[in-house]
Amino acid sequence: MATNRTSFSIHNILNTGLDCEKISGLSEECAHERVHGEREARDCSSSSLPVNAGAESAQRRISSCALELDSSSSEQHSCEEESTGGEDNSLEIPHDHDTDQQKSQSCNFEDNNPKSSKKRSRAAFSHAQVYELERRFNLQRYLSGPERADLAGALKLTETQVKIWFQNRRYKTKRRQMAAELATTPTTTLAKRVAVKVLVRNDQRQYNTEEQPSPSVPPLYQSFPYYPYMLCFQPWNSGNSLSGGLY
DNA sequence: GTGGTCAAAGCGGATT
DNA sequence: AATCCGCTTTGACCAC
Repeated sequence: MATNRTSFSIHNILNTGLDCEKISGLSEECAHERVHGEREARDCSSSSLPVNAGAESAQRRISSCALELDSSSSEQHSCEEESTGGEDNSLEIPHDHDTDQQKSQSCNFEDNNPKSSKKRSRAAFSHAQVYELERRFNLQRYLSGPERADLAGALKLTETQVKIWFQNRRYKTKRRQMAAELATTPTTTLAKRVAVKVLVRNDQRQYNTEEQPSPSVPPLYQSFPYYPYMLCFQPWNSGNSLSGGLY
């Protein structure tokens, strides 16, 4: 495992770098997150709405529009497992009274009887948390144990949450890349039609005797440059840092 | 109502 | 045996 750690200050990011556009190197998913943020900002800006009417869902996600530092909606989900403590966290996450409802909402299924009430929580990470996760993901796609612990502590998340997030994120990237490659791949290479000359029809020879029936049947590899199941495989091109595993 | 997205759980395989 | 991973499925949420 890689032990070199990239030093970064979450303060810097959270205070100055919340705008995805200002940071180069972030993936398109960051833009996606930005869309989310814009949408939520839009929802929040339209404060004419009563807090309860429809804004409940917006609150459930992240209610801090002015500064997306409020990760209180997600730190509570650490109730499921070990707490990283995080006394040295540079990320100050105030305990918001709004999240008490979310706490009970997301954690009640595990407190009492995990089997009877099989309700799963749907933790919505704050923009700050997602931003930092995304930023870290762009730096390295795999985290070592200490790195994960550091990041989890800094973001007030559990190590499991960070681990799962990275797993999902890796697979999400892979899916999108495969979809993009599939979209750019000409359909002719996927299912190629080969014009075959009819040699015999109704027991009638369809070619002249001097015209040799072409023995040069296109080889299988030629008509099918790729096995169909090869589409399932990654190209493993090193152009991007996809295969930057730290195994 | 439907489809998409996301976090989390579950499963099997690989590695140590 | 423990841990992590990729991948799939599940459940909650949201937009249309």
